[in-house]
Amino acid sequence: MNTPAPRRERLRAATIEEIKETARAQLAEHGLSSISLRGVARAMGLTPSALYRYFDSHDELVRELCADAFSSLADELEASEALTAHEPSGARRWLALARAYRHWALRHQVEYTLLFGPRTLDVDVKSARCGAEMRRALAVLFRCMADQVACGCVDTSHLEAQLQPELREELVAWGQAEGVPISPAALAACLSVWTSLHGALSLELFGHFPPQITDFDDLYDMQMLNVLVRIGYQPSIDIAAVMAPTALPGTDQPPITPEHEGPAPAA
Amino acid sequence: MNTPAPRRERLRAATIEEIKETARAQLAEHGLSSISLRGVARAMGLTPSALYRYFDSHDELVRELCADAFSSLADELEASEALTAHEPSGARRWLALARAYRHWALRHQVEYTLLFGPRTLDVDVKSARCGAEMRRALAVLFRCMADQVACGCVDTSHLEAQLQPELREELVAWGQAEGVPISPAALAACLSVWTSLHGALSLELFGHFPPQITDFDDLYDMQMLNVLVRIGYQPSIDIAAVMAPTALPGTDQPPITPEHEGPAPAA
DNA sequence: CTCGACAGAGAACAATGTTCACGTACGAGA
DNA sequence: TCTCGTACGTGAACATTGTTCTCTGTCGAG
Repeated sequence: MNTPAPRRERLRAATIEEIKETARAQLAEHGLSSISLRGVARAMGLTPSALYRYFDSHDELVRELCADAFSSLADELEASEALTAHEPSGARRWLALARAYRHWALRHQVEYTLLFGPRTLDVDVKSARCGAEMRRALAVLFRCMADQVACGCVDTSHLEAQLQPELREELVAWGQAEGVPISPAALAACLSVWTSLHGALSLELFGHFPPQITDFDDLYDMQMLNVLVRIGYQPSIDIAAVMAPTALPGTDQPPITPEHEGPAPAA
Repeated sequence: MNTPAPRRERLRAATIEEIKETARAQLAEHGLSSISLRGVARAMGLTPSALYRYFDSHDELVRELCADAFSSLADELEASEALTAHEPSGARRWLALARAYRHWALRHQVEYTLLFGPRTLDVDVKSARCGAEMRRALAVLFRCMADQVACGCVDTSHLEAQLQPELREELVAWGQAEGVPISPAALAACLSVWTSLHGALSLELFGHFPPQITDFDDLYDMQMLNVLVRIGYQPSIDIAAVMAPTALPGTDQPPITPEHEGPAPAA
């Protein structure tokens, strides 16, 4: 009796989920640009037109996948945040977070290009939900930085001095819009960090690094720790000790193979 | 008589150029993913099949465009290098180069996503020429860094200390393959710098920055100077003075509008 | 002047997203 | 229990894409 109307709606939700699941499989197999509606329909034993009962268009399906992917990334980051909440070393907390980010990206390569590749469709909007989930993911990164600043680990005074007035104002506006109690300099630091992180991942995932370089793990760790120092991390970092995997829960998983099953972007 | 056979070949070359030109126009107008062979043929008053006399496939046309774009980028960077050869301040030389990079990217947004977006086709190979032109572009960046190290402006000793042995070896191998007389630590510095540069541009161009931020010029300059410091730039940098546009030839052009004509990737 | 290579036309095939008109089965209200 | 509307799904169709044939001119070299 608790499902008076829902009965039908449940089936509908299940179908929607199956469609997205199938689309994700297609995506993982034939790479981006092969999320063909007809392909999905074929794999599900449906007629192409049937899918239009659930998604207004091909683009909307992609948007939905995008939002799911962002949500999954945010979950992963929040999980890492929770796992390392008691870790005293700020550098370690940050490294764990950065690793979690990369870990997700490696397990969801195609989704990553979907999220951070060129904005092919609808440019900015992308179904409010998409933006919301993205901000949720970024918020974890911001909290991490804000904590470091708050506890005195990171000194952003030199960044503060460098800020041009206009940019400073925009950062303030952004902070207010986001509702984060964080100084503009700290926000600039966040952007720097995010920029490096995204640059490293995007070069690695899109295959732009020279073929001789294969030890991306160390390169990534090194860059992520260096950027932390760059934004004003004060304690000296014993690279080897911090990079040692033992004390970083959630990041010493088995070697990452770009298999593409698993729980996937579960809500 | 200097054109015994060439007569025909000249026409052929002209046609090829016209095809690429038309494709570039399509690209600039309807964004990526709309380099349709049929569209190009239509715009040229040709039959689709006629294009196959000049390009084996749609992908090959795109590859050719890619190589041209890389070549154009490399030209721009080399031009900046030449223009600032006599500039004494290393920071200024670097900033000019970074600005030239961004300047090109802003004027060739779609090409940029073609170059640095997800490797959609043929993954790595992409017609030797493509890789060669890319390395030519990167080489300018390397020379800039190598110069700074050579003249003692940049001290990479702390990077050297951080290098894990495996990574160090790979960097050495890469340097040898590239034929650049540059230490592994300096190469790591190059990678860091390139990572930040690419991260910043890719976030900006693909529209991932929050809408409140619009002053990308200052943000970019700031990040590019900071990353220089991070890799070990020793002289103190007077941000305001270095960022002043007057002394940076080739970068104080009129405001950049993403118009998309101009000489384009002339060979 | 003749022949061959090349440029281009035009039809055709497979595959895509999308729409429309048509059935059909399920669940809610009588 | 019966009926009816709504949502689901089919099948055919259209426009578009890349790609491959076969055929026909036309230009240049011998």
